[in-house]
Amino acid sequence: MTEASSGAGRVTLQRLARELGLSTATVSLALRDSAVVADATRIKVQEAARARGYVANRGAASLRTARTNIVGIGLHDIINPSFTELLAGLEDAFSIAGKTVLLGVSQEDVARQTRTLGTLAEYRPDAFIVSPAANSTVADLKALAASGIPVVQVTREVEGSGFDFAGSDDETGMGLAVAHLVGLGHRRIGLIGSYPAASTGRRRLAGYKAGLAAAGLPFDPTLVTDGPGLRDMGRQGMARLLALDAPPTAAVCFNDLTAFGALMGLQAAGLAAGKDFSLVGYDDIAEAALWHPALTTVYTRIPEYGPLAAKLALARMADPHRPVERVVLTPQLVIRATTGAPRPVAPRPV
Amino acid sequence: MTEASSGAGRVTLQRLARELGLSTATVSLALRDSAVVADATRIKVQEAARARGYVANRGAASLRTARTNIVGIGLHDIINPSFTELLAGLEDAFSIAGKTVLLGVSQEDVARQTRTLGTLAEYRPDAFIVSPAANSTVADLKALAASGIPVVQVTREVEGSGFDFAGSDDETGMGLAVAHLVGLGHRRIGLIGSYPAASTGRRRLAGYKAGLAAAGLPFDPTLVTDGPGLRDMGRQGMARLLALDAPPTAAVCFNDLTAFGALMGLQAAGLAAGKDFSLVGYDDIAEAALWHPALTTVYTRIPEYGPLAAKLALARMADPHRPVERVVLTPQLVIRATTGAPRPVAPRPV
DNA sequence: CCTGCTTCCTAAATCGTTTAGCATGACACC
DNA sequence: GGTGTCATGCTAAACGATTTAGGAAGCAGG
Repeated sequence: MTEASSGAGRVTLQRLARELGLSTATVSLALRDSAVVADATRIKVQEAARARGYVANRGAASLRTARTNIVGIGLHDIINPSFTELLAGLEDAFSIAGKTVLLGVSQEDVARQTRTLGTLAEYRPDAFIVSPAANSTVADLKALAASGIPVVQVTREVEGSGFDFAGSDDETGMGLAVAHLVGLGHRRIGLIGSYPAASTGRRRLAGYKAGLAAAGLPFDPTLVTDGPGLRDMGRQGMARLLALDAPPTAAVCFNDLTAFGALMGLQAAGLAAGKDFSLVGYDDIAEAALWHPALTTVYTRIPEYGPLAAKLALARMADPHRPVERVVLTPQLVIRATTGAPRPVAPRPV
Repeated sequence: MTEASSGAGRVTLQRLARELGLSTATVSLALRDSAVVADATRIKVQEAARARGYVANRGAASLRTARTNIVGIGLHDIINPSFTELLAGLEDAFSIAGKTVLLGVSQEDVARQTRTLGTLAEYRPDAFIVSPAANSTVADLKALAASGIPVVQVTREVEGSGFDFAGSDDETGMGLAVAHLVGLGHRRIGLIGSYPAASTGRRRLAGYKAGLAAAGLPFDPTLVTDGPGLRDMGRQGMARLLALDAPPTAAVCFNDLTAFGALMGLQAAGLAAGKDFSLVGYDDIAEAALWHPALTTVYTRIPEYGPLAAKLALARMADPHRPVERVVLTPQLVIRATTGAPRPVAPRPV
């Protein structure tokens, strides 16, 4: 009257050992190809294991070895294609290294992040990969630090946390975008999606300011719109910029999603991107190249993050005492069709 | 000279108990708010736990309780936005139910899927959510079935596997798309992205055929292009259709990603979607509405899948003997700008 | 003083592995 | 035959929690 699989309960190492007339030690060693067990025995054990459908219980093994082969990944969001790509890269890289991913999503909510990371910690991952929720502080990550488990921050970082970091040089990237627009002749350049709640947002804002300064242009706060990097926000931000008395002739965006929204805003105002108004995105997700018109944007080399962060994590697992490492990739400007020289006279919507 | 956190090693239940002068039994019960322990004791224990930074070891607990609160999620892909959305929905729903997600991605590779699911199984998840890789057979999932762990298939299914299933009525959905095109006056309608390796592909093909038959139109295999649902494939498929002696005037696509590629193919041929050629996507991912021109597509109600699959899984955990349940959502046609009446004369590219 | 009942807590078994250290037997060597 | 060396496999103690059966203490009632 038992559930699936004949016999009572699951097949464990002990049962296997009893049935084979061996000790659990020998069976355990045999299954892991230890050289200390005779070939004949090893083969016999492995065959029996396969035949009986033995599946090791890693929880039990981890209890003994203090290694779970789990990596806890805590992301602030996975819907944005750039973070999906990050997650996919991480999963792939860790999978190759024999680690399995335990996933937690904070949805930009610090309280939820605390809860989620706490839960992940209970599974004793060998390492954490974290992209902190907006407004996270060092204190919010203190519990992680106290756990003694290696932590690698990816994309975003909490300054002063003292963890390894893999990300992109946001300041330089945004500087490239602004310089490109300046080179085309633009003098009033907006920023859609200032997002100081995240380190990426702060640095992109800094890059924007630096870019203006390098061109001798003044920083005008009214040309900056706030909000997280979502489509809606891009659209609203663009609407606000266009409604100004002296609207900008171009804008850089916090990310590509924002840019897509901004493009809709342009379209709604009857303006053509690349002609009436120039727009630069950020990230270079797959859709950017396919969009119509194709989006000029800054490539942050997202596909490299996953493997990179995984490498950092594996290195720290191997040597917890190695110096903190920060890998900052240099982004690249990708010029497509949404940027061009400004119209002689600044456009005003009717 | 020890690592972080004072004292030797981590703080365990036993240590906590010793320091408090209590037994581990009492501490364990107190931490879980058992009514059997005095209020004063309970509070004292919980405060001490917090103060000492105690983090329960779920691996150890699971060993005893045979419950891990882990859900193994094996997806064939997570890059496609529709599956990202699925994953996000699953994570959210399970997180609310107190379950944590252990992730595995097969990348459409059956061998990799076998490996991945095998690894996930070693962590003894309370349930599996699976979207099987293309060409998976019942045999490929037999190991899962034998494990005695509840399995819920989502989106795709392996016929005859006998697992619960949450998905969309693909046949009806594709029928809607074809009927819409027929209603606009189209008589030669292609299918870009026949994908018989997956149940979704087979059913969408069936729906395509049924739609044609319902309109009294013949099925012409040359109007069908093969391949997985990726952008490149859509572009190539469209190129092939347009190169035919008698090209179709419209086409349905396996999914939105394919449709985006197909739109590029149209553009490359100098044709305007919705005017020179009508195109219908499938899924209705966020980009579909924002694309230019906005994509007519079939909404498969993806956001509902995650919570739905989670519900099925939780129900089966609660009662492993309940009858197998298949929930099939009815999709909806979303008419936007890529479809219209056919041109009097079939277009030919130069 | 005994019995019976609460209330609060403990001892000990248990889950399924890993691993340090020891036992055994075979064989060779002197 | 005593001794040393190997190869092989076993014993037993962890790992860190949960849980069941039961014990000690206090108190009431006879």
